[in-house]
Amino acid sequence: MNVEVAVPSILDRPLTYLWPFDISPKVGQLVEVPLKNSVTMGVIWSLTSNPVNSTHILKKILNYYPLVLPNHFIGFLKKFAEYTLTPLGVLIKHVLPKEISPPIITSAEYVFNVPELTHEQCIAKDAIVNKLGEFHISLLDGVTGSGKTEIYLEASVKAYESGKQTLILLPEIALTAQFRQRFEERFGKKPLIWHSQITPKQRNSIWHQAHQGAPCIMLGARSALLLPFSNLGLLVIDEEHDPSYKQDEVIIYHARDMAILRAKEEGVHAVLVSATPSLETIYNVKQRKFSHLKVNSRFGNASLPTVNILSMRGLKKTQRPSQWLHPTLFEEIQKRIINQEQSLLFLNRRGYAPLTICSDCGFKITCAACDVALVQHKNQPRLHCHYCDFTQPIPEVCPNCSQATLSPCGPGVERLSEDLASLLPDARILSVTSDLVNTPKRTQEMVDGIINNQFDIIVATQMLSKGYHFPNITLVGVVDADMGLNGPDLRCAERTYQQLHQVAGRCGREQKPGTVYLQTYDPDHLVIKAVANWDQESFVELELEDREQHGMPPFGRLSSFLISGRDNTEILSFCRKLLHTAPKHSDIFIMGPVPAPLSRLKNQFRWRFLLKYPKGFAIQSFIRHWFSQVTKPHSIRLIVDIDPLAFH
DNA sequence: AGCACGCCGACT
DNA sequence: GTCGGCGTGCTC
Repeated sequence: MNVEVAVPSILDRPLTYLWPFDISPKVGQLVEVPLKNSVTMGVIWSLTSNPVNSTHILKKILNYYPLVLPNHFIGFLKKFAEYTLTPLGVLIKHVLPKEISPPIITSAEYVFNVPELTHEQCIAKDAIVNKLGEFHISLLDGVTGSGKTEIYLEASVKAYESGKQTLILLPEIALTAQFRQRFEERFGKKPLIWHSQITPKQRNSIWHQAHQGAPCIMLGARSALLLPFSNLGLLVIDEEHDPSYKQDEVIIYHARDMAILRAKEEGVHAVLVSATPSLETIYNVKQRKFSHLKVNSRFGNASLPTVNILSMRGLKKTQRPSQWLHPTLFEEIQKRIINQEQSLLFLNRRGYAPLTICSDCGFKITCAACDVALVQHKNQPRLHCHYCDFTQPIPEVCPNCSQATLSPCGPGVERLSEDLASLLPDARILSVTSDLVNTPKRTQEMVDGIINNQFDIIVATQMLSKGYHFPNITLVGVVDADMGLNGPDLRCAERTYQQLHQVAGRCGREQKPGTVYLQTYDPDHLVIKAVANWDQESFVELELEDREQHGMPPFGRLSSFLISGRDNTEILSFCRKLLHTAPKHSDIFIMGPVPAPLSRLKNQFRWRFLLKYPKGFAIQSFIRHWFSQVTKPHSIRLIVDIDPLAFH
């Protein structure tokens, strides 16, 4: 008999092979098949084989494993590939294990150190547990520090006790030592962990544990969604609003959306967790598709920090202690030093200065391969491209006019630290950026140093805005709260709101109350005011209204194409061909081609299309039909992104 | 004639 | 993705 086998390649369909064995094949069974001139693992995709060209000689399946992927998992993969337009073979490549190991069923033995939950926490936990065995989606929503983690950990204990597996998805940044420690304190055992950097041995072991189905609680980055759990009982997506859930390489998908899809296929409860939920999720709550579990009070009655707006508008240079600091923020930092408390300053710019300009002729030093300015670093004195990693020494004279008039423009973390060091020579200042803190060891040193009060001032990029708990930080200053408000991106207001809200939650987490200062040139901006008033609701209302008016998500839908290649003329003529062959449909609005905001990257020119259409429109078949009419030159790359988050 | 290189299409 | 087939064009 013939069977259809999904193989790891770029094919978007399974291939037909001969099943030469006496026993019957099963859908989901792993097999070894010849492909081209080698042997590869594959998955039996279906038994009803398509009619094959009779001149074609089918190859035989070489071997089969006693290992069958669960039906609901196969169903999930089919829908995943169909929705995201990922070629089946590419998806399968990320699903197959590297090797098949003998059974290693190890039921995790946890020691439960049961925490005291507040009444409010108990209600939320029970609401999750009551719907463990069915498809349901809940939003678990509450301010930072309200103990949301305790709630879902407790719910996963209940799932474990009823013999089920729990997968807790975390944004990559949150898989830090602090979260693991918390887990270990709670369960007396290291958690099972899955992310892109675990060893091949661990990878294989976790894969098989997921498949064998012994009850467990697993922490994973977004790619854990492609593990073959056979006994899933609960799916948690912590920090569901976090943009790092969107993978935009190779397989382009949003882990939150695919988690919901998986929960539906498997009939399990998915819990989305966030203090600042995405507008998509809030909208689904309003539509009553998701139920809403809200915890209002901060744990231990810690109060929310006071958030103050500092207008930089019209503030003269002579009034500023440093070019980048408001006098009030500087005074507050000094007070904290006297009180032996810590200050945390956020500036989302690595390096010393984001720009190097000739003050005589205006020449700006840019990357030779990308359409961006080179960033000046002083730690290792070089100019650095943050997109392609190109570096060069800082030139002595302007490459354009040969005058010695090059000057750094704007602040980075290094420069702000330097300024503070000269203003406060006795203060102990720590800079935290991905250039300086880039190994687990350095991360641990950084965390320990802050917790042990070895620093008075911490100047950090966004990398410190999530997942950390520093008890002695009582002051947070956002140096440039407007950054990110003027991006080319429909979600920049939403993202800025979420980031500022999360950043504000970094202080006042224990007895000492926290204070936050936002430096801004736009003190009346809706987002800035909403953050200052902890007024999420009015921000959400106004932003939703705006999205609805323009038919934008979560009301309408978007998809985007990114077309890139070495030859700009060739790309443009291909784009025109695409535009002219677009199927006509009154529901779809096609924008483009336009140069991408980052119009050249690593010597590749980049153009974009944006498609807008109503919810429920079958965009996948529309795109498939469209692309079948055009042949793409080999030298051009075309990437389709269904529901894009970013537009660079 | 013999071979290197790059483009293109197929993979059951 | 990866491999092989084939056309182009260069060298011996």
